[in-house]
Amino acid sequence: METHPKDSNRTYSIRQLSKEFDVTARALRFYEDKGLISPQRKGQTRLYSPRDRARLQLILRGKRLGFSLVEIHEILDLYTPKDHGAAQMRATLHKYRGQIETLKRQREDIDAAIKDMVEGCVWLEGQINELESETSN
Amino acid sequence: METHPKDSNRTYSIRQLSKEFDVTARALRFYEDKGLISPQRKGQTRLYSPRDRARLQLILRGKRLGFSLVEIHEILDLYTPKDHGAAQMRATLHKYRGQIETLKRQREDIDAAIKDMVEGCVWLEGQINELESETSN
DNA sequence: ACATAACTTTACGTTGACGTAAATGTAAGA
DNA sequence: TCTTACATTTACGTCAACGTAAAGTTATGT
Repeated sequence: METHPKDSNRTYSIRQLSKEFDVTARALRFYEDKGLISPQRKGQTRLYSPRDRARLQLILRGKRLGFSLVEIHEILDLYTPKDHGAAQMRATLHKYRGQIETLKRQREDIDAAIKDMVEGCVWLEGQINELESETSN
Repeated sequence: METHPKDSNRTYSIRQLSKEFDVTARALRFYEDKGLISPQRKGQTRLYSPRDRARLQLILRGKRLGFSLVEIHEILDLYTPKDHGAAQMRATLHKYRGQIETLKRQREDIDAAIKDMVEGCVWLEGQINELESETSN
């Protein structure tokens, strides 16, 4: 067993990743161009590690949440542990907290939107029931 | 009292709205161009009603959640009550439910992101405390 | 050996969401 | 009446996030 099932050393081709997450290879190269991801090279071709794969997941989650690639880049920076002085670490901590606040505000927006939609849904169901009871009279 | 405090007949100028919500007048005209909002006119100039204001709030919430203007347009359609047959109403109901599902998925993303950030935060705080206890030795 | 498939880079094209400049209109105050 | 402030339309500019076409390289099967 050269490469056993759950090997953290396995790699993915650009097509594998693009198919798995339903993004184009062009997009993956674009993200690399923007410094969001940096796969190894075997010659010219890209080899994505499981860590690269995880980063891609974070990128796509950021996109689903409406963040720009620049914002996603900053968020990814928070995931990649730097090892510097206490001052820098405090600054990073500040960014973490800011990000958490941003996300919490976003969740309030979502909860409000869900509430609206559920209410509209209930109202519509009522209307439909009215129509049905009319026809049955 | 011609126009008492909480008059639902009051109007807003384009500047008032743009200042209140911190968007440019250009953006408001653009949204109008895309059919997202349709203020009355007094001659040439736009007069926004409280309902227009509410629509704008919905637009901006949609933007914060990362929806495109086209998507926001569809969402706004759900808010504006149409009065047609049961078949159409069922179709609308279906859209409501789809939108709710979309929003719920988005909330899962947010919750996951918040969890990540909080964990990173806690870890960082630990690191900082370590550094501090070292210097106090 | 040769086609085929999958990879690469380079570079120009496209779409969405506005920004910005130009030319013009209108209402209020000095 | 003249200026100042805010409004309008028209039209071209811009930036992000890729799409797409062209031209070439590498691995793999027959």
